[in-house]
Amino acid sequence: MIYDHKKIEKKWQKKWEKDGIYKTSENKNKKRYVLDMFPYPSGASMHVGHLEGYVGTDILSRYLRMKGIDILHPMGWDAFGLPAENYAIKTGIHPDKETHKNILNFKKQLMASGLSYDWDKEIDTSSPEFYKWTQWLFIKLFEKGLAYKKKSPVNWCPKDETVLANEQVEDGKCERCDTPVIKKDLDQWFFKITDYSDRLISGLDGIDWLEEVKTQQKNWIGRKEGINISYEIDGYKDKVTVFTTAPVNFGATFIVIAPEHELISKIINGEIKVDDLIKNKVKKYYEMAMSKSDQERITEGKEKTGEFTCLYAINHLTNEKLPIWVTDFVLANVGTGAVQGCPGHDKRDFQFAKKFGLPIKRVVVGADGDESEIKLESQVIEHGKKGTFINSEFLNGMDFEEGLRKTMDYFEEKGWGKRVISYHIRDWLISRQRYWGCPIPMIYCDKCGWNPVPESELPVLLPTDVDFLPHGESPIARSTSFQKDVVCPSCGKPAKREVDTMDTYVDSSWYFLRFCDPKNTKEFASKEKIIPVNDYVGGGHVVQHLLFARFFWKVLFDLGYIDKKMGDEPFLKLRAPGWILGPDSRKMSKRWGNVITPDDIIPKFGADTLRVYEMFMGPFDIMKPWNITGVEGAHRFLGRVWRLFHQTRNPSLITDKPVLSKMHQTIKKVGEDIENYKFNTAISSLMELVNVLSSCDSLNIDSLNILARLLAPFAPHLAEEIWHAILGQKNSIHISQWPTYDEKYLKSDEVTIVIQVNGKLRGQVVVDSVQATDKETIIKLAKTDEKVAKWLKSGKIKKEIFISNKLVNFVI
RNA sequence: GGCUGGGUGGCGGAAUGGCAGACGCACAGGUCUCAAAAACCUGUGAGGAUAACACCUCGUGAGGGUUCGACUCCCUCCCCAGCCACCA
Repeated sequence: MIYDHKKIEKKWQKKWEKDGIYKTSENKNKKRYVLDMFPYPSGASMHVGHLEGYVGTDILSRYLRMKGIDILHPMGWDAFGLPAENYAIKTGIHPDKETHKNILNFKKQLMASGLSYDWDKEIDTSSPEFYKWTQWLFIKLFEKGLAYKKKSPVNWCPKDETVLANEQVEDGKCERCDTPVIKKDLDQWFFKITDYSDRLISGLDGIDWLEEVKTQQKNWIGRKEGINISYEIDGYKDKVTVFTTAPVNFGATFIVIAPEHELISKIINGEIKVDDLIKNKVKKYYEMAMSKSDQERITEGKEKTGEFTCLYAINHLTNEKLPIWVTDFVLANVGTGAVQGCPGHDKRDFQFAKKFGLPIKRVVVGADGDESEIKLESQVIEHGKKGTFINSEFLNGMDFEEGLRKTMDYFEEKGWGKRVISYHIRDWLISRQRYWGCPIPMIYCDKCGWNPVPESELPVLLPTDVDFLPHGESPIARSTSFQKDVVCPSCGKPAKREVDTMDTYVDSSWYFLRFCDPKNTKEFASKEKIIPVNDYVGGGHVVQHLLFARFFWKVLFDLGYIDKKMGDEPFLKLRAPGWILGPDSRKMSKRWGNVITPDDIIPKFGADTLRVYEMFMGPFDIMKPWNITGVEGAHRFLGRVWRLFHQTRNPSLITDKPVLSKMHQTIKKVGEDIENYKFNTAISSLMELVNVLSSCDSLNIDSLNILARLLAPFAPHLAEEIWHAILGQKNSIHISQWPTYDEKYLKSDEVTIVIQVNGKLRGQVVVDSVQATDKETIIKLAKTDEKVAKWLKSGKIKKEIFISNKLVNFVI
């Protein structure tokens, strides 16, 4: 009989769907939540790389299901987003129509791959049933004071008159028309994620994520302990406060402030009176800096620029005057937007001092002992390096780190400074001046200000009477139906709706909660049904998504919408599948013409082959190049399995002892490997087992029964077919019991003991498993081994090492 | 520049202190065939040795260390990948 994957796979996919064998049971005691990061249904077809993670979680889910554990394993669509809107601008096709066409296509591909999702739980973030609750969530945050509106600069394309997302800015230019992007101040909604900074760091300790991803989260939050130091400005009432983690104050010779700093606006608007010539120069510098994009500020940034403000601060320790300069290498949103320049001990400060002829003082000697004047950048000893203070009065002779601590103590004592913690993370800007997103459920009234739409009126539906062309504001602003009869929820007078939509990250950062209870019309999800995700699989590099999702969980947890027993973190384990590269070892891309899709593989080889190959390629989480001969190898393996089951041979009642032990070892290994995401070695051990069974003259039916079930998570269609056609079973193999192993069969009767002389392999003895643990017998045997004896002749044995069941090592 | 991974045959990889190269790919030889494909069998780290075996030496990026024993642990260095980056 020929292995006709086409017929088999179609047949079983239909049957599984009809019988609903992957439905989640509502037994909440044993539930385990296995989740893929849900996809954006783009117009481009899915490629084999997307499937890597989905197949991994599918194998895990099928395995757990067979172990009798109730699994929640759903799939849905991150359906709002820019590509569909841009497509609509180009073609006039409504994003809703295009998106749903893509969803159907994606779903078809997932089903053709034999993935065992519970499609009853399918969600779509662009459906009103879903985004009603996105709006509800917004209102909860608003009520808690965690959502607020503030003026903030956005990327702005002057030609297209539109706001651009960061991803739409390439090299400081608009991706559509190549016009340089500028910053524009707009009133925008923010979520106060910064309130949760410390908990977002500490929560990482208790969860099973890759170290790399945890570090990325920590870096993004960027917690730093330092000190804010305030300086009087000579001759003026104003003060300037700098933030530093390394107060090398005996070496401070100037202060630099960001162009956006309030001192600069005060100079420009005349609040701080300075010489007109200086004022004009500062103004010119400010305008120049503002006209540059972030991109330009960074790329040009190696060359320091700046302008002297003519103001001076007074160094508390030395009473020397510190000139205050404006420069764009100081970033307004880091620390206080002002930095003290210590050119001897910071490379950027050194470059700045060198360029503008400011004094450079050495106050620390590094490991090289060089005490000379600092003239070269290479002599700069930065914070973090080993060093000892000099030229610093009470700090002299002190270790670098300790001296900094002492300085902070001293400054706090004197009231000149205060220790602070600075974070890199900013509040989350969620306003988008775009159409294809979730409307922000807020109403503005001239008298009452911003008020949320009453819960009973949710959802605020996306209007359909809009064109999609960008005009410098949300396309929704031009809808007439959207603002019709809107009244202030507080005073009842005519009012206006917010026309911006939410960042699609908002949808995709709470969707996993909705999967717990997707059909609930009364709540976003019932408290009884919400559980954290046990296994979350997808790109680990999605730093923001993970932070936002953790933030939402913590907020809802604090508000009492999540059972305290469920804990403070939403994703208990996170694994990231590695990229699958094209056959040319480059990232799969239309540009290189190296994209492989499931449709290229499934018709010819079948979904089972595709699944087995993808999992066998290498470790789950690393980058792997596609190799078509490898696919053929996987197909050959399944063909061998097929023939093994179809071969006629003498059925035996008892299985050989060595075969039996291989069998039980494999049951153990495959199970453990699946739980540890080591699918590649699980498959290789299955291959070994198949090789062993293929060479047996007679096979007992139990062995075949076990083998079929071990294969089921990897090659679900083939296993199902064999289960019914050969093994005569009635119910699906995927709801059968996972085989158990027996400890007593794990060890084979015969054990090979390795014999080493001076750590080198010189022979081996085969003994039974009882003898293998007996030191004296083994050593006696080892010495009589002809080859070993030869090596032992040349000297006296100094030491005999015996490792039970494994080896003997003679040291001579 | 910072952080985090990683470096093992012709290739993907296995082994986390105990026989390095499991499993697969590729390649070579063979069986079947008029022939080919498919399938099956055998071999396959490098070098030496042999009529053939036996056998020996070297070998996990480089160098050093710990250990009876190191791909695995420690130190120094080199290289590659990913993420972040004028973050004070």
